[in-house]
Amino acid sequence: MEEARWLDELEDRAWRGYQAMADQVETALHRSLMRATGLSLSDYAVLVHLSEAPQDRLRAFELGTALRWEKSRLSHHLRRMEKRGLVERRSCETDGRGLHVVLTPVGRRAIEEAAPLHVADVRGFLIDHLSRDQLLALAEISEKVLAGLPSDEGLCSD
Amino acid sequence: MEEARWLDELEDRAWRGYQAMADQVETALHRSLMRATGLSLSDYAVLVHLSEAPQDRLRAFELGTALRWEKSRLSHHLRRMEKRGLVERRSCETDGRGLHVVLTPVGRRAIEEAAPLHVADVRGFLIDHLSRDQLLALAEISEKVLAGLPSDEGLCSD
DNA sequence: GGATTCAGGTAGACATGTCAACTACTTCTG
DNA sequence: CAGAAGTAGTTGACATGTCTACCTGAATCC
Repeated sequence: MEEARWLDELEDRAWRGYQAMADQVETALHRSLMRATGLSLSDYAVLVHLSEAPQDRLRAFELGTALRWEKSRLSHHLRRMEKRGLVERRSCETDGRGLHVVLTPVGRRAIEEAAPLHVADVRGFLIDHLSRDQLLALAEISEKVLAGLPSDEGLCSD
Repeated sequence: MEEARWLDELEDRAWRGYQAMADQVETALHRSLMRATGLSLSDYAVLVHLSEAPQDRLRAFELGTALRWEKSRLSHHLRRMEKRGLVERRSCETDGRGLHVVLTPVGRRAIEEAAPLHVADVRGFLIDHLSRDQLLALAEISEKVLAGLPSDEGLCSD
C-alpha cells in the first residue's frame, strides 16, 4: 500500500457524483415504493423474478443466483415474505433438499399494483433526466464495470 | 396509475445495467474494505469527514447533513464507533443541546491506513475501467440525476 | 455399497438502519 | 420574561442483512 494513486479532478468528480447518485436514487426508490405499497425493493425484486418465472415458481437457489443474494439472506427474507402471505415455500419432490418458492395470488396482486408505480419512479428519479446518448453511455459504462468486477464468492452460486 | 409507460430497449438496458453496477460495486467496496481494515463504508465516510474538518471535529448535525443520514442513524452509529475508540463524543459549550464529534488518534490511524486501499479499490472496481469520455459522461449523468431528485425529507437537515 | 464430500436450506447471534416517541435546550413572539 | 415552537440528540422496538455453524439429502469414488 506504499504510494497510493489518488483521483485526479475528473475522476474525483465522477466518483463523488456516482456515489451520491447511487445512494440517493436507491433511497428515493425505496422510500417511494415502501410508502405507496408496503413493499421494499428486496420484496419487489423477489416478486418480479417469481412473476416472470414459468408457473410463478422458482427453486430457491435459482432465485438466489438471479438476485445474487447469500443463501441465508434469501432464507430469512422468504420466511418473512411467507409470513406476510406474498409467497409460499413448498418442498421439492425431485430433490429432497430443495425448495420451491411460489408466488401467491396476494403476491401477484402486490407486484402488479406496484410495478407501474415503480417504473414511474425509475423514470422520474433516473431515466427521464437523461438523453439518449447518456442512456447509451450509462449502459456501456455499467457493462464495462460489471465485466471487470470480481466474480463473487459467498453467494448462492458458490 | 392507469397506463404505465414501460422502458424501451435502451432505457431498460441502462436501468438494468445501472442497478447491477450500483449494487455490485458497493458490495465489492464494502467487503474489501471490511476485510482489510475492519471498517465499514459507513465508518469510512464518518472518518473521512472528521479527518478533513478543522481540528478533527464536527458538530453532529453537520456530520449528519454532510452524510445525508437520519439523525437517529447517526446517533446509533456514533455510539458504536465511540465504543470501538474511533471517535469521541463531547458536549458542546456554546449550545447545550449540541455534540462535538472528535476523531481520536486511533480513528486517525484507521482512516490513514484505510484510505490508500480504498482509493485503489475505487479505481479497481470502477474508475480505471472507464475512458476519459466515460468519466465525464458519468459525472454529467450523476449531476443531472442528483439535480432532479426530491430534496429529502427526514434527514438531519429537516 | 458404504464413507466422504458436496449442495440446498435453516437457525441464531449479531451489526446495521428506520421509525416514532421522548428529553432537553434555544429561539421566537408577544 | 413566559409560553410556544423549533432544534439537537437519544432511545427502544423492530426490519433487514451477514457470518458461522449446522442439518439433511445427493453425488462421488474407490
